[in-house]
Amino acid sequence: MSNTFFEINASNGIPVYEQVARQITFAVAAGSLQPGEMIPSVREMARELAINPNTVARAYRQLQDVGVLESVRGSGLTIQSGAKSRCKTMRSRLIRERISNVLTEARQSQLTDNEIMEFVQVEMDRKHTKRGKNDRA
Amino acid sequence: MSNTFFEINASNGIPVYEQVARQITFAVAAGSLQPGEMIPSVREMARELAINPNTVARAYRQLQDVGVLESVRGSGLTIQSGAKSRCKTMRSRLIRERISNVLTEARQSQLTDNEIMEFVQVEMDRKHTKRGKNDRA
Amino acid sequence: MSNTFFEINASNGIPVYEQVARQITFAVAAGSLQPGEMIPSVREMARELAINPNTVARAYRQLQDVGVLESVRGSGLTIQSGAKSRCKTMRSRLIRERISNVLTEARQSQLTDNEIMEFVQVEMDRKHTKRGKNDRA
Amino acid sequence: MSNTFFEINASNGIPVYEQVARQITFAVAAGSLQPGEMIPSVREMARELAINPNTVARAYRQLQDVGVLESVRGSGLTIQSGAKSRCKTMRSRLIRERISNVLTEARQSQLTDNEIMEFVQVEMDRKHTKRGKNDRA
DNA sequence: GTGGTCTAGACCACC
DNA sequence: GTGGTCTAGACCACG
Repeated sequence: MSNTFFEINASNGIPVYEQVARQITFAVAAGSLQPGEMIPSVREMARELAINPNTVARAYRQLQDVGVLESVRGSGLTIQSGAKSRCKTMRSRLIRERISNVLTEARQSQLTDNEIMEFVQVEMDRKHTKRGKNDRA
Repeated sequence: MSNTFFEINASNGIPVYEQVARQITFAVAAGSLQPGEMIPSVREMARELAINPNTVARAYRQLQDVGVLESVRGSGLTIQSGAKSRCKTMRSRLIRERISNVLTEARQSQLTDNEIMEFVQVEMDRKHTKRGKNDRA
Repeated sequence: MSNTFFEINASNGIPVYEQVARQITFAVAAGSLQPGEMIPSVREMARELAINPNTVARAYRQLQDVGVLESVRGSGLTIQSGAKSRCKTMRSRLIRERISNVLTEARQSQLTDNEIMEFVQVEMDRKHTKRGKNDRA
Repeated sequence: MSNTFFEINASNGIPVYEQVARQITFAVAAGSLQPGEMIPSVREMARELAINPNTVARAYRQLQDVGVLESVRGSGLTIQSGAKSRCKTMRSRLIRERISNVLTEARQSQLTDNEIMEFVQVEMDRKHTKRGKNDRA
């Protein structure tokens, strides 16, 4: 597995362990990680991402709780068999939730729908051309 | 001044003082609060929102730091003269930043642009009909 | 009496009543205000400076306490007879005290004596040419 | 790091949190604190200075706002990489501002330039011999 | 009455 | 362990 789908941002307000958990979820949903496959050990992942092993462990634990990962005695953690569809559902829910929140605040700020959609279009286009940086959520 | 523009949500992760600061910024940007006008005293605002005066004070202090509010010794706080345009700029920046972050994560999750825009449209429409509630981000 | 020696700065951290008291003291020390002379009434002074009468009253009261002003029954306040020398002493003390404080902080910041004296010279010269504005102390 | 550069004076009118912030700024400017280095934790600093942790936290927060400190999640606060030059600029500005204010008042008091410079020299010399204490500004 | 500062103590999330 | 937030209450200076 390449870790191309990981972009840990230590200063954007979102807990690191949650970023890890989410991105693994997304990777499973997208098929980059296949059910049955093993994921890197806690300490390996920690080393790659240059973060604290406890943080990785916490993300893995959370993913076990929601049925994405499964521990295989003595060997490590694997993607659960039914995980893909579950991850797709979670992905939709997570993304829609965030979209909803942002739109709520945007309308609350008394921007018009047109102005909001304009912003969405502009940002969408920008991401096609250059790699955007993301700060605080 | 009516306090219709305030919706403090104690459990959405965003610090209360920041919610207060943001919504005042938005109100100034939208013209609901006019430059020169005085804003409710720390104690009064705290009473209305049922939060601690220190929390309000912190929001007000932050708004002074960025040049939105101005302290008038012994009398209270007023909206600075040039605040409106500054608030509009800040509003755009804040909202666009959030939009950008969400879109970044959405694309990173390997949803297609069409799927993302579909979500945006759906959520946008939902907000036209019913008052959406937002939980955690 | 012309009020040319007054420059109330509402936003420099120094209490307004103290600015008033100090500047009257300085005016007496410099001879702009003569012993025996009456000073403007509280409300007149307040009107001229566009500040609260209570603030002026407080400054006057303080000046009575230190023996600069003297109340004349039914007519107002006058400069006490021995006030001039006393004001000169106070002036020296006040100014030296402030100079001392600034130099203390400057040396504490680990600027060299040369750098500090350089700053002093530059600022001194600037005040010869243009009218300098003073912000926070 | 030794805390030799700290002298909190609870009764000189300057807020304690600002004294803390300033002296840290000066220490960074002077190189006593190096970029990348961690500064004592809020609680530790509070203990050393015998003040409330919240007061220290406020100073640290302010230093984050101006880009001197940087928060490292769960571990502490470090001096930002570009902080040194920024602190030097701030130091010059702060000191010059104070010098300017004092000179403005001194000239306004109608002392001659010679008298003022005399005071400066005297105070400067005094600080070479004995440790001067400063009371109220 | 106003804002500003400081203290004290609790709770939380993160590492 | 760390910082961050929030509450509560006191005191002060100013008008």
